[in-house]
Amino acid sequence: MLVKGIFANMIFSKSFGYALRGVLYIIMAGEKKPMVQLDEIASELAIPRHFLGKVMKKLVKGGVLSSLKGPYGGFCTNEITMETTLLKLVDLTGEPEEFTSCVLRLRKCNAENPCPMHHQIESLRDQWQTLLMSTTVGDLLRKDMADFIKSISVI
Amino acid sequence: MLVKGIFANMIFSKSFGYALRGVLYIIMAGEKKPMVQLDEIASELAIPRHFLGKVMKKLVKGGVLSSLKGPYGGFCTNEITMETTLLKLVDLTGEPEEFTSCVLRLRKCNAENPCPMHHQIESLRDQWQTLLMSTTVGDLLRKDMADFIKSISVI
DNA sequence: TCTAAAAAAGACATCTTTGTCTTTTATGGG
DNA sequence: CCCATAAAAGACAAAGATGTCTTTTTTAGA
Repeated sequence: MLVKGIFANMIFSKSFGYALRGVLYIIMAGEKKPMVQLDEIASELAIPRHFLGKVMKKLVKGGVLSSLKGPYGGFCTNEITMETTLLKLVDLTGEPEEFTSCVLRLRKCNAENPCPMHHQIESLRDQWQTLLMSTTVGDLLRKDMADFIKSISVI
Repeated sequence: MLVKGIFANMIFSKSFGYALRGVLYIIMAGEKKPMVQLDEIASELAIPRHFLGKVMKKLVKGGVLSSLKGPYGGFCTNEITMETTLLKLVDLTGEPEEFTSCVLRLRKCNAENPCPMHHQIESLRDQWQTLLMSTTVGDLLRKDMADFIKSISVI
């Protein structure tokens, strides 16, 4: 049987991927100049220009990045950027949504009245959330810089 | 920070939830009569009638359920039903999609050139897939039947 | 053979996410 | 004050998942 992208295509939205790669690009390009422009980010990362603009705007509003309009404007990092967790990026890029307790989409499943898989899945969810909460943007850059830079680039 | 439905609203599609609950309902209602009709399933589980029909059709085509047209027709289980894994239901209800290796949506990330979180996420993915592959419809019914029946019912 | 019942199939509507295009707002420099 | 530049904002389009409605096909029994 073909095993499709159970995790790969579902856990994170495209918007999240754009946000993460955008932030990482701004950090790296920002080492050589004060401001990084949307046009550059979008073309370097092959992300739709205006859509990326909306994603970046959310990050700025969320305090994860800073921006400046006008000539010599663009995006830059701030004191929050490197400490931003992946969970924060998920929150900022996703639409606000209700929390549905049962992953299997069964009704009335909760800790008191658990579905048969409740505890196993709860464990996985906890591991997942722990990973997202404990990993910051800065962590990603510290671990394996050389290969990583290639990873966010075009194709 | 609000922690939204990272797992809950993303791992499984609505179609998957309909498929699982539909199969479970057919198994349980099928103990008292040979065939179970779509109208009954849809109204008992509060699932849109025609949409559920399309989902059930996929399960029949996939061999997970059997069906018969006409009077005295409906859906029933077969020798495959109870042995069906959750992974099979994911495959049957999801649209065929390409496998994207990097969960973080980074480019060029794979085992040889891993992104910083590659191995940790790979471990979670493996646990997840193992769970889906090793859990059958029959397993769900054996574990905690009483509470479980309530879980798939309306509201 | 005819009719009723039920799944199967197809056409179309709705909603969300993603993507495109245009207009507005803010800012630095001449 | 004017202009060029760049983010911000808004309107709209495309695609996929979900939902609704209608028609077709199959089947059992009279």
